Amino acid sequence: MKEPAQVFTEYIAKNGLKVTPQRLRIVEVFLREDGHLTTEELYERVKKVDNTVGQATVYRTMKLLCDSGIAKEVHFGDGVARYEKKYGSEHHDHLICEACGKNLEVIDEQIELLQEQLAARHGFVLTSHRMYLYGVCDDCRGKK
Amino acid sequence: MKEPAQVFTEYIAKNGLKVTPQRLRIVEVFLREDGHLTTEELYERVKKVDNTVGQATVYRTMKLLCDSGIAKEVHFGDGVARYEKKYGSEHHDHLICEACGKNLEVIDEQIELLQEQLAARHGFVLTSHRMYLYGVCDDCRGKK
DNA sequence: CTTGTTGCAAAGGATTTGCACGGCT
DNA sequence: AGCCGTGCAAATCCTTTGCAACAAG
Repeated sequence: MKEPAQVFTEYIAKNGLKVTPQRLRIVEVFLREDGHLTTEELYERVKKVDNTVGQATVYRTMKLLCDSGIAKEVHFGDGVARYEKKYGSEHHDHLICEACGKNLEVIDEQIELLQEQLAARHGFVLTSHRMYLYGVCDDCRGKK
Repeated sequence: MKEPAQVFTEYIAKNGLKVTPQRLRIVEVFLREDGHLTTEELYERVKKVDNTVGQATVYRTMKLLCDSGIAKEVHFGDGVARYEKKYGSEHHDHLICEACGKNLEVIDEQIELLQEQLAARHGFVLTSHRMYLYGVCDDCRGKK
């Protein structure tokens, strides 16, 4: 499988765009960090490497990353966009603790299958989906 | 089953708040309209009945409607909040056509059950969830 | 009088955009 | 020269909030 960074580079080339130092730094930070970072968080981390990079460039680059298929924008309910890795990691859904904010990536093949079937019953061919499960985790329920 | 409007009124009373003409108009418009209206759209419709109502009041009232349990905020991906009726209509998920924007409310009990089980496997007790299925509908695929 | 409500305008927060400059071809 | 990319600041969009006036108990 191709490296995500390479996928990005090829996407850039194919569209007559340019691989710039800023873009490389942002991609690098994005790929290195775990979890679901906001643009703000990515911006902070990139600045540690190069504090001349502007926030607008982070916004613009994250859009490119999404277009190229290595990133995916997710929304957890606060008004902020977050990004997670898409290329090279399987699809997953989100299980979020409403008490502590903990966020698990989960997957259930049976649900995936039923989603396809449900869509088909309505005449749809699915291209993607997003599922967010909200609840309270063990720790927050005070379970020993 | 109680009328949604009554549920709202009782919620208002229980919390030491007041039933005002503005709130009544907004609830009325919200309950009358179908679909998933944005605050802006609700505001426009309310203004036709009473053009003195302010947009801030619509925002504030929609929050009350959510708290009282008769409305639910949903996000389809553009940056705008939409509201749908919650009380008196069962829970459902969304099946959205990416080509024409058509939006179906769907439900699959088996998926609902599996979601509970999936959460339980991770030590969570679910309080709610949101599932958005994106695809292309029959019409848009050019099927006869 | 006290408490909650309202419209307005100002403020906020996140994201986008206009622009002049800079680098590469 | 011709493009694309960049940082900055200004602009936008959606939503919230401060405030003075108001209404009801």
